[in-house]
Amino acid sequence: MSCPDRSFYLRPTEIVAKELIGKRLVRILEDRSNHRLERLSGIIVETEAYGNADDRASHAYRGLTIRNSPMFGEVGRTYVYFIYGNHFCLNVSARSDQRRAGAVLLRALEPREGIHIMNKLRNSQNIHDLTSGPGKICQAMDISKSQNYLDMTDPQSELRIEYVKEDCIREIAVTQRVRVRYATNKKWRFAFNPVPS
DNA sequence: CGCTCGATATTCT
DNA sequence: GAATATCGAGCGA
Repeated sequence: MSCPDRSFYLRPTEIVAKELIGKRLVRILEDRSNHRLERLSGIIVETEAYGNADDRASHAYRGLTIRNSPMFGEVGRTYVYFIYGNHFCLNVSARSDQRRAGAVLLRALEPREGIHIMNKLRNSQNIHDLTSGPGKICQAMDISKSQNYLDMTDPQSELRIEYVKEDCIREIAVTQRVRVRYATNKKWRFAFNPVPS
């Protein structure tokens, strides 16, 4: 399956955040015990956009540092950061060429492939708890700083985003960002409404 | 269910 | 030293 290309990510960050809803995040892992590649995946169901100097909630607000440098680099690449002493979070860099920095935080997935492997990595049985948060995604897919600045547009990449065949028929909710205390006027969180049960 | 706490990277004060 | 784009365990109502 093909991946959104560089131009997909070279647009305003909040547009990219909204359009990533319904796409598929794919992680390829090497299983050393049987020398096979394991494919893990999930449908992206929740994202948040983070801007640059005009967005007080963004890591890029105060300018370029070593940590946030992927937000200023080539679009379509991962930005992985460590937070609260315990957790990694996965972003994709995205911005129009009018802006200096920007990234989309991937907050939640609906697990699709390799669920038993993700269960093992998270030490969890509950599928509803498997990838329902930014830290959980990274734990379930074995993502850490070694996956920083990878090319998400490369169909061979160990970490990439793919188009999905089936149409998105679910409505996308637009709200304030979670746990953001500044810049609360920006409605830059996008999510599928919970599946009707 | 809701609250608090511990894990301790990274940046800013 | 304090704040932060988090999570899960432990506790009490």
